[in-house]
Amino acid sequence: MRTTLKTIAKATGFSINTVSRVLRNDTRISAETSSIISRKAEELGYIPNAIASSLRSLRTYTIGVISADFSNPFFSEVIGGIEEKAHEAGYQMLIGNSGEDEEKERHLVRLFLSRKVDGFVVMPAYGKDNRHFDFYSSIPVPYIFAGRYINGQKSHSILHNDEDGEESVFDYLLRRGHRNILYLSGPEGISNTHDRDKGMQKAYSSHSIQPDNKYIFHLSGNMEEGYQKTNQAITQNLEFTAVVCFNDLIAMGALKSLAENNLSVPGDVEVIGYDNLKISPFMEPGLTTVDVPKHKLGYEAMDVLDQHISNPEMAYETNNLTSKLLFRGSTVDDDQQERIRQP
Amino acid sequence: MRTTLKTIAKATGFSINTVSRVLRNDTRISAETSSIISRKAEELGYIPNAIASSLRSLRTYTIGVISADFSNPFFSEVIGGIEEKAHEAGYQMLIGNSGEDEEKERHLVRLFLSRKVDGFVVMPAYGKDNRHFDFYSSIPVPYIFAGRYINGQKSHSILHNDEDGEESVFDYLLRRGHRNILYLSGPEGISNTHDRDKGMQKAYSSHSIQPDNKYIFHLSGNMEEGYQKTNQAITQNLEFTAVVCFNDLIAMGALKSLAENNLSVPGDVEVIGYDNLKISPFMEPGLTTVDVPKHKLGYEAMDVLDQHISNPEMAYETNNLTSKLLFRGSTVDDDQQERIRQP
DNA sequence: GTGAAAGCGCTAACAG
DNA sequence: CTGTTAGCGCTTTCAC
Repeated sequence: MRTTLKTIAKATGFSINTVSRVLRNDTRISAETSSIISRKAEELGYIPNAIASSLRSLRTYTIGVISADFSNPFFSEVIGGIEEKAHEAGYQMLIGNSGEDEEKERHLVRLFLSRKVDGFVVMPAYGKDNRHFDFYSSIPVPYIFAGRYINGQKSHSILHNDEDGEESVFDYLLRRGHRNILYLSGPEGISNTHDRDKGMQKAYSSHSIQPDNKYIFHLSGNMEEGYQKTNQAITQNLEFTAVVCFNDLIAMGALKSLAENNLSVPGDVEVIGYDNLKISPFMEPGLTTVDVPKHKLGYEAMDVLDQHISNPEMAYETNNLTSKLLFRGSTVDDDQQERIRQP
Repeated sequence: MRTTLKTIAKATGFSINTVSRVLRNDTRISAETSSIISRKAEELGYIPNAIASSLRSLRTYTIGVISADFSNPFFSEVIGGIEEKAHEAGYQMLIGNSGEDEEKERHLVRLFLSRKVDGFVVMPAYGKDNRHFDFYSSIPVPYIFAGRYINGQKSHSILHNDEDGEESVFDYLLRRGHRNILYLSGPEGISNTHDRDKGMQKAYSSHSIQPDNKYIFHLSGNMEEGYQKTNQAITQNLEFTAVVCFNDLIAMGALKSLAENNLSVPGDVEVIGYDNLKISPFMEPGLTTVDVPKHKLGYEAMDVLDQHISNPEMAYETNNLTSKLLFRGSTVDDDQQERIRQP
């Protein structure tokens, strides 16, 4: 037989209520009673039933976390940040993977809603079905989007200045005189791609140059694609002197292709990624990239969520973290830039 | 006001019980009743309360997953496999990160137990406090360890033949004539390190050679260490012609160090890792490594757990998946070995 | 300081 | 095929 409050109450002669109070460190309990009950609870190996508690108190101290892609280390680092803050604030995480499928994402939200989570941190899937807005508008608990935004819900997001980040990348290359820049951009229908493409445009504009579409490709974001697209560009004699990648995974694929084609980096081609993953300084050469505060992104998202849970009246407000171009060996030295060599 | 079974019951004139039956697709309900109730539930936007249901049915369809290290892509891939099977079998995942801290791991188990999870999949933290055995022996739900085992609980593990894997690595190198092999092994107190070291010993024995301890180091398993230890070995003029790494992260660090020291791979030094992470084929050169079925490891662990949940009487049995040395550019061609080039 | 009573929303057991 | 009753284990409210 499992020990419950009732068991302890019977064993000590106090009421269930008193036992409950002691175990929740409620006030107005005599020190003696408290110690008797605590001891007995310990002795009987009492494990509180959080399910029963939640049913009554309407608080689960559980949040739903939905990742767009478990296999992407970017999201892993974000989740690490969410986990840290969740742990600090006393929340457990129910986690799901949408696989970049909007419908699956909404399905997971409904499932977690059934489980009465106190709120959500989601890395929303990209797509075009346009139902995210209405859907999220209708859910009865607070929610924060980490690293992306969806139209009409931007105030629910923690972001990292995609536009400025990519602008600084192109600005660097254009100032160095590059004119044929292979741009392996991200998936369409996602805020990051949209904003980074805008940053790219802006950089070209300020140099009074028109970007050439034949150098621009939209990929979904993995290493294989970076490898194949770069191979393809080389095979088709598309001349380029730099490659800008939507993320470091694509860049890793590009680097591989360039090495196999005997193009030296950064001598023949400069390569720049985005995200600054843990592996990026260890690529050969070390990858120049935009450093996105992934862990902090998750941490802040959870922090803000916690505030909204505690105070449901609080207004939502877009949060922008800063990101910054970080130079390593895949680009040529440039003394005008701040240089941070890693490792 | 939130809609509950009661709301629907009142709105349709049926009893709460009947409504409950319809919504659970219970038998013995007339088609007409069923459709009336379903329609009403839909209309009112009914969201079932899984908390209340669990309290009564003693089943949460939630499992606890504990990762030893969120930031390690090995575990991410395992979790991907757990997630896939959990999703298929209708479970949600409560997830936690022990950070390789045994006490934190047990704390998480207790927390999840409070939340009445139906079972656990854990990647146990390593350590020496020897309390894991007693602790796990006492928990009231099924549990499976993925990728590692703890003494006395081996039958609860899904493994991947660490001993054979490492033996094949050393056997390959010894057969090629290497005699000074730098071995960057894993953390002590973890089954994988223990078993792989045993495999190493076995390979040396079968070649009638005594391994030299000055070539053997135990690291905790990240890229920085691989980089530093390799640098250090070079600085200290420790002569070696091959590096064997406990995992691909260490190998990536070693590769970086070798490149910076102008040692060519595989010409001057052959390098072999362990795990076969997604990034490994994209290293420069592509990394020869032992391919561990990470996704399958997670999938199987969840599958077996599900069986134990459904049938608590079922006996536990160690499960061994196969792993296999996979050749890429970081080793010299060897026609006697099966070669699989990636990408 | 402590206890009694009610009920969170649901499912199980039994009736008919 | 449907309804009634009880109760999962806890917290809340009110009483004294």
